[in-house]
Amino acid sequence: MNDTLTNEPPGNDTLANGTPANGTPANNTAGDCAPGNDAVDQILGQWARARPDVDCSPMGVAGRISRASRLMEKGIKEYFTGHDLEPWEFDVLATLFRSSSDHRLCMSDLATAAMVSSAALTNRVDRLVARGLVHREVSPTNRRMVLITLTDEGRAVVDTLLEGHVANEERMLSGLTAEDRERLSGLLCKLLSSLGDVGSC
Amino acid sequence: MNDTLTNEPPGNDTLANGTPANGTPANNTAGDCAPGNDAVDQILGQWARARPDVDCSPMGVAGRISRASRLMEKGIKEYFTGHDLEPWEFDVLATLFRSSSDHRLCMSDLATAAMVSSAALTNRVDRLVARGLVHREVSPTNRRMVLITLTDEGRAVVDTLLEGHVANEERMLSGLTAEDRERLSGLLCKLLSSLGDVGSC
DNA sequence: GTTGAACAGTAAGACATCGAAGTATTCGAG
DNA sequence: CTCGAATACTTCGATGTCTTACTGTTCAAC
Repeated sequence: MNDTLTNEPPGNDTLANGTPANGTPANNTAGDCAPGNDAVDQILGQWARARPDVDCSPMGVAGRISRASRLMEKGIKEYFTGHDLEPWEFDVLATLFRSSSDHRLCMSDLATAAMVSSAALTNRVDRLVARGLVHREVSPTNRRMVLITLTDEGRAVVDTLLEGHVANEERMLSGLTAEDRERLSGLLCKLLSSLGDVGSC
Repeated sequence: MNDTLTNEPPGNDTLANGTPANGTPANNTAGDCAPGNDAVDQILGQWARARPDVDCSPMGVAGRISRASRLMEKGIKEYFTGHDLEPWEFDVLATLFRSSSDHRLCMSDLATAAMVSSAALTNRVDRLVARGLVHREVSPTNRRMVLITLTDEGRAVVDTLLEGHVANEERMLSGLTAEDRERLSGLLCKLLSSLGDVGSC
């Protein structure tokens, strides 16, 4: 897992990083974060001492992305848990909410959106149906397909929690200025594109 | 989990995001990624249509961080799996390698570094011992403590795979210029600091 | 009709984690 | 010297999730 650069939440393991001094990974475009200020720099420092011959700077970037992701997810989880909802529940509900005007999608599309297997999605939908948040029905036009629809209650949950969720993310990002966020999004978009995530770019 | 903005690897769930047009989240400091080029922008677009009254721009940042993290982890996992090693194995081995000159740490410190419970670490060390990569021994000075040491083979594994691992990360980051990486690291460092990850800053 | 692909659900299995309880050891107070 | 608290690790039991493989339907093409 995280080669000590990253958090290690349940499930996956991780990134191994560490990076020597060159590359000045901690340089801050925004301005107020000098090298040596976060856990990643400590790890990079250890690598620099243990293997001065290897430039581990890529570990700095990878490690910070991983750590930031885990911390954000932790905060997001806390918000939803505080409202009796699991992150994955909101995820499915929100996907239905925004995907189409009638808040309806078939199992396949939902599985793709959530990036899980159909078996895993069946399990999730089972639980959402049990909670009365979504409705499951066979498609009238193609009986092989099952359409999942947001119930009034499910729609209400999204309506109720959406703003709070966004506000929570906003709070977690409050350490960055609006300009910082744009730059960060832009850089990540560039990285995602080069990694083959979706579109052209 | 990932409110469709994120990947969803085993284990955790996720981030719910989506964001309207304002905030121009896709603006790219680096320059060549316009809005609408990645999966996140698609989701933000859906939110903008479904709930034009809510500024979901924070979802853009959170979603990209999450997605980038998962894609990087996927690539890292592939590298290690290709060398008959699980990411968590390299993580523990590398932690021992760089943490001290004698490549030795106690269970508690290892658990802290890996960010898992002591029970989980016991399980991991058991398997590493079985593979002959680490050695477990009771501390001569405090018999309550168990010291984990890298065996010659374990040290060789780190030595052998470190450069390839860094090169693999380097490859995944190749879409970013050196300057982009520094900016990205700086911004993430600033974010991590504001989220309370470790140090002052 | 027959055949093969598509779709969803079920079953079985593999994992990883966590928390609580248990064991051993050490340290300090009286 | 003894007893109790604290520390360190391991074991155990409960969860929770995911994946793959298989099954049964349904549909579409020939």
